[in-house]
Parts: sequence; structure tokens; C-alpha cells
Amino acid sequence: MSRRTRMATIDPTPPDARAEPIAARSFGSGATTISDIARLTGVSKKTVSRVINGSELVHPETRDKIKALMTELNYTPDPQARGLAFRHSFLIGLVFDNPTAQYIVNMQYGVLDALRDSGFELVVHPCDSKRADYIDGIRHFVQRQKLYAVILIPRVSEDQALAEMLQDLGVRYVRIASVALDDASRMVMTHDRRAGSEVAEYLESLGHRYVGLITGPKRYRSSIERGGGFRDGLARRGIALTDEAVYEGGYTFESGVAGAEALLRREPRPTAIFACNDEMAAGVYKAAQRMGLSIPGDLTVIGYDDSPLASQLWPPLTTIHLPVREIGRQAASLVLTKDRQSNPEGNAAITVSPHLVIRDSSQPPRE
Amino acid sequence: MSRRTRMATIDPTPPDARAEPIAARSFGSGATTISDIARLTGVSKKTVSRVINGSELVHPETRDKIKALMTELNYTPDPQARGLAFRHSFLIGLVFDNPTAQYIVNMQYGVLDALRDSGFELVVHPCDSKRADYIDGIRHFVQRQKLYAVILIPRVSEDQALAEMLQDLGVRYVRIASVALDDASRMVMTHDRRAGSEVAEYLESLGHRYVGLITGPKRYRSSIERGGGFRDGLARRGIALTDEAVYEGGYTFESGVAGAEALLRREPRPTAIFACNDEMAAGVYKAAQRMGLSIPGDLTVIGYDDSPLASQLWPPLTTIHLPVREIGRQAASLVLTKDRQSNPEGNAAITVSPHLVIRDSSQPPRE
DNA sequence: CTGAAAGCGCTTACAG
DNA sequence: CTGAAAGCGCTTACAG
Repeated sequence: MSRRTRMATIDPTPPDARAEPIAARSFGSGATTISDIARLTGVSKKTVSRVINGSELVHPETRDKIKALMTELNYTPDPQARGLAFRHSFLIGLVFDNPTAQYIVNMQYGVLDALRDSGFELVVHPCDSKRADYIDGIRHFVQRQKLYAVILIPRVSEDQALAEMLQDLGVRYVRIASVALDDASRMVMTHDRRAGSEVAEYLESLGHRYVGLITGPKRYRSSIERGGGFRDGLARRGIALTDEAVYEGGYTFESGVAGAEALLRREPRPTAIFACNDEMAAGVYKAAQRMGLSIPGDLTVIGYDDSPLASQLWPPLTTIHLPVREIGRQAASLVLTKDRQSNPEGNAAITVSPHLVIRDSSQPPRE
Repeated sequence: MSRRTRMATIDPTPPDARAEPIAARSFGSGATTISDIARLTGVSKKTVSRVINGSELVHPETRDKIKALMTELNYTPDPQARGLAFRHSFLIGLVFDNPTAQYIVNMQYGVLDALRDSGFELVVHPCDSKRADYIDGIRHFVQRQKLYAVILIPRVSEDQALAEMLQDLGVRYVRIASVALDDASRMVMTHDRRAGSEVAEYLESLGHRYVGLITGPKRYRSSIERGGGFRDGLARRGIALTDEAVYEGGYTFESGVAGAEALLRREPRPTAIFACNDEMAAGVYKAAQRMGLSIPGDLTVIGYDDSPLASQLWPPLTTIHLPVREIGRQAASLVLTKDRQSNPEGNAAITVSPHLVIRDSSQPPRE
């Protein structure tokens, strides 16, 4: 029936226009346009457009007929044409500086989870936040591609100047960070401070009293939060973390090695070390091996991230699981929800909680 | 002077049209259009378009004047508008199945190296080649976004059905693989076979006679090439690799552990193991540690990839360096060169050569 | 609830 | 060497 209706509908356009069949125009087959749908269904392009954009102002019967035809012809509106008319593209930019490969990839997977079937695509944009003009680079990227939104990953997410530039541009964005740096509607927060405390409490409960901390760079907010939470957690349990028990690393393997070597020379030697990411924890493993210390017999090691590395180390690393893919999913969902401003006051920021995963690198201290 | 020329040029459009100043229209500032350039420079849009597209058919003086104004106003043509007219977008798709995170990220960096300032952007598209309809998913992606080109990473690059679909669509693509699966103009090849042989020759030269091989899955062409090259290399040096000395792994850490455990139970015990990627080599480390074998004292281990893992293992891993970023760069350059067909016969495929990096996990066998 | 006209910022034939 | 007209596939006011 629906087929007959379609066939019976007379094409209102003059016979000279568009006389050729629908399919196979330019990009392989399936190049149906909004005009084809309008003509074959006997309505105006505007009405089809209303259906595409989910307007309520369409007669249900008309809408159904149009939708049926769109499905039948496997029609999807051209994002470039829509973008030109809407004055923005259907692209989401992912901007990042230099996290680990695993972090980047998991984030991409998470974002793409949320973007699936949305008509939006993910465009990646690494940058170097140490360059003076890196914000300009991002501005050009956003402007030129008329991005619909951008997702900011630490450390660039922590740059206030970048956020302000994006606000000036009037483009949507969301920042991923461990503290509330912005409106709740623009934040996905990870409770790094709480996770740091959790590590402290776990170590105290095992009986450790002499512990060391290897932080990330001070310019990373996550590093401050993880380390600060750890320090606070210890303090709450009556353990003071002296300055000599803290080594500022660089989130790299090598800095983990150096940090462990520095900390393990102290007297009394720490019985446990918390490294603020897994890569540095792997460095601690190496230093311990060199110094003839066994893990966890002589030394308990805790990491942060729960990267694949954590389960590949020997012994498997006790660490904080950071749900990166979930974070990416949340960030992308946030950016796609139109009604962010509908509840400007009551909106709570989206938060994601890392949690401790106990494996084999931790146990009570000897004696 | 050029400024005076510009100011003196009378706007040919009627005064009612476009009376407002140029800047700050929709997307922040800088929303200059081709019409602005044409009007202010006193030529038609078509001529400006010619300059944009590098046509020779423009008077040098005119071209210079236009270029100067474009620079002055910081004008870049809108990729969406160009895309709509050109019937393709300025997006390059990166399609991959499930390589390691490091591989994906390095590939992205390489591709972006080549795309910088080209006006093209990178859209990422992971997929699951085990799903029956995964090719349809890619087709929809390519058609809907009207991709300019797509870059195929192993293992999807090895799927002939996918390549044929892309050909039917008429979209440019390049395949990254270890053998010539396609026209030279569509290939970036890595000499995995040769690298496998290099490992064999190196081990023989050290004096190893009893060696084990842990391959990747048979469905990966790289696995066949690496393993095959290794076998051939040994054979050329008079060493036969028996079937029992070969374990088919899955390119995963766990399969490396399992493979090493199987191989190291044999008599005589192999004095060296070649794992076809670093992750499996890390698994070999774990198995060796469990069995109380020291590396390289009791066992030489060689990996493949030269991922960050290789230098983070203890002892640092001797491995084959695969220049992934360079591969990405080459693939993107290939896709951007317009004149691929100019020399259809004489074209040699782009090839990239992996090479051995000797670290501390290899030495001559005992006695 | 529906449509005709104009426009988004570019390019492609077609003329000259 | 240069330009006027029409078009790419959509949407936004504006009318009804």
C-alpha cells in the first residue's frame, strides 16, 4: 500500500527537471536527496526537513509516509549541506596534549560509543601546549571546521585561557578534569583526590607506616589531586608524609625509576610506594629489581590508571582503575544533549569515580 | 599600496546588499567569505575560486592582489561549502580494527603530520571486522561523510572485500600491509618478511641453534610474513624450524606467556625465542621469570614493534623497530597526491623498512 | 500543519 | 585570462 501510494503520487516538478532516476549519482549508489524524498512523497522540501529535524509540526500521517520512504531509499541527509545551512559542522573535536596512548585510545572509543548513530563524527587534534601559539592553532581548527563541539582532555582541559577562547567563539565544549574548573554543564569530573585517599587508607590498613609518594608534574592538576588526596588520607590515619618522602616525577617510566631510587635510599626505607600513574609504577618495579628488592615482599607498589601494563607487570600491579572509556562516553553525551541550559542551577556536574583494584603488588609490611 | 588599491576598489554589489562590515558574522570573528574577497578586490567570485584552487588561468597581478587580501583578512575557504560543491568532504577516514593503542596513536600522529596545513582533517573509525556487517558500516561512514579518502590499517587493510567495496564507491584509499595486495598506488608496504629474516640471521650469528617462534594469529598477514621470514632466514643458515618449535599466539600478552611455557618445556630447551610482537615478548619475560630463567643468561628474547614497552621491560628488549608514525605519514601523503595516475606503470609501491634494535635481552647461548 | 523564496559559501560548465 | 548563471543539499525566516 505504501508503495502504491508512492507510485501514485504525481511529481509536481516540471518534466524537464530531474528526469533521471534517483540512485547512483555521485558517491556510489544511494545518493538520494531531500528533493527526491519531497517529490516522491508529494510534499515540500521544508516538510521533509521538519521530519529530519524532529519537528512536532508535521501531520503524523505525513511524517510516517516520509519516514517510511526515507528508510526504503536508505536516505540520510548530507551532513555537509546541513552544516552549511546550520553554520556548523557535525564534527566533534578531541583536543589533547600528550597523555599515554592507552588513555587517548580509550577516550576515543568512549566518545565514539556515545556518537554512534548520532550523525556526528570524531576529529582528532593533538597539540603541544608548550608552544606559545597553541591556542591559536586550536582556534583555527575550530573555526575552520565550524566544529559543533570540542572535548578537552587533561592537561589542555586545565588551561583557562583555552576555555575562554572557546567561549568567545561561542562553541560548545566540555572539560575533563579532577576539579570543577568550569560550569557544571561543561565538566566531567574524576574524583582523583578521593582515589588518592583510598590508596592511603588501604596502605594504612595493611600496616604500612613508612610510605613514599611519586607524583606527576605539578602543572598537572591530576597530580596535585592524587598526591594531595594521598597525603590527606594518610594524615587522617595519623601518618605524616614528610617532604623527603615525596618525589616529583613526570608521569614517565624513567621518572618512576629515578623516584624509586631516591625514595628507597632513605632510612627507614619505605615499605610502600604510591606512584601517581602506572608507567611510573613500572619504573618502581625496575628500580626494585635492580636493588634486589622483591615486590611485594620487600616493597608494596601501588599505581594509578589501570592501564594494560598493570596486569602485564610481574607481579600484577595493585592500582586505581580510571574508567577512561566511560569518561569519554559521558563527555560526548554531555556535548550532544541540547538542553544543557534547561536547568542551569540544579545541574550537578557529571562525575566519574576511580576505584582501587587490588592485585599482587601489595601486602602487609614484613615483621 | 595594496591597501590603497583595496580601499579604492568600488564595491560592485548594490548598497543594500551586505552593507554590514565583514568580520564577526557567525563563528567568532574571521567569517570572511569568497564574496568579500571578490568584492573588495574587484573581481568575480570565480576568479577568487581559481586562486583558491591554484588555477594557472589568472593574471599574476590579480592573483597576487587576491592572495594578499586573503592573507590580510585571514581568509580560509569554508571546507563545508567547498565540499558541497565538490561533492566530497575534506575528511580522511582512518579505519582500524584492533591494533595496540600505541600503534593507533602513532599512526594518527603520522597521518596528521602529513595533513598539517592541507585543509584536510582526520576522522577516526574503529570497527569490528568479526561482525558480518562491518563492511556495510564502513560504507555508510564513507558515503555519508563523502570522505575524500580512507586509510586502512592491518588487519582490515588485508580484507579484499572491503577494498573492492571502496573501489565500487569510487573513493580513494590506501592499504598498509606487509605484502602487495593492491595497485602500487594504493599500498604502503612494510617489509615484515625481511625483518623476520634479520632476526633469524642475528640469532644464528650469536650462535643459537635451538630457537622457538611465537607467531601472531594466522589471519594476520603480518604474522605470516614475520614468521615466514624468520623460518626462511634460519633455513638459509642451515637451521630447520620444526613445527613443535612454533607456537601460534594471538598478539596478546597472555598468549606470549602460554607460548613461552609451551616452548620452554621442550627438550632440548630453546636458547632463544622470537615473539612476533612486543606484547607477546613481555609475556615471554613473565613466563621466564616464573620458571626461574634469567634473560638473557638462560634465554634470549626478541620482540617486534619497538613499542615503549620494549625499553620499559627489564632487561630492555631487543626488537624490530616498526616506524609506525612514518608509515602513517607516507600513507597520508600518498592519499593527498593528486597525480597518482600520472605514472600508472612505473610507479613503485611505497615501502618502509623495519630494522633490528639490539638491546639487552639477547646474547650468545651459554657454553 | 504546510510551502515558496532566498540563502549558507563554494564550484562547475558555458561563454566570451 | 575573466565572469554571470545555475547548482551542490540542506535550512531559515516569512506567510499562510
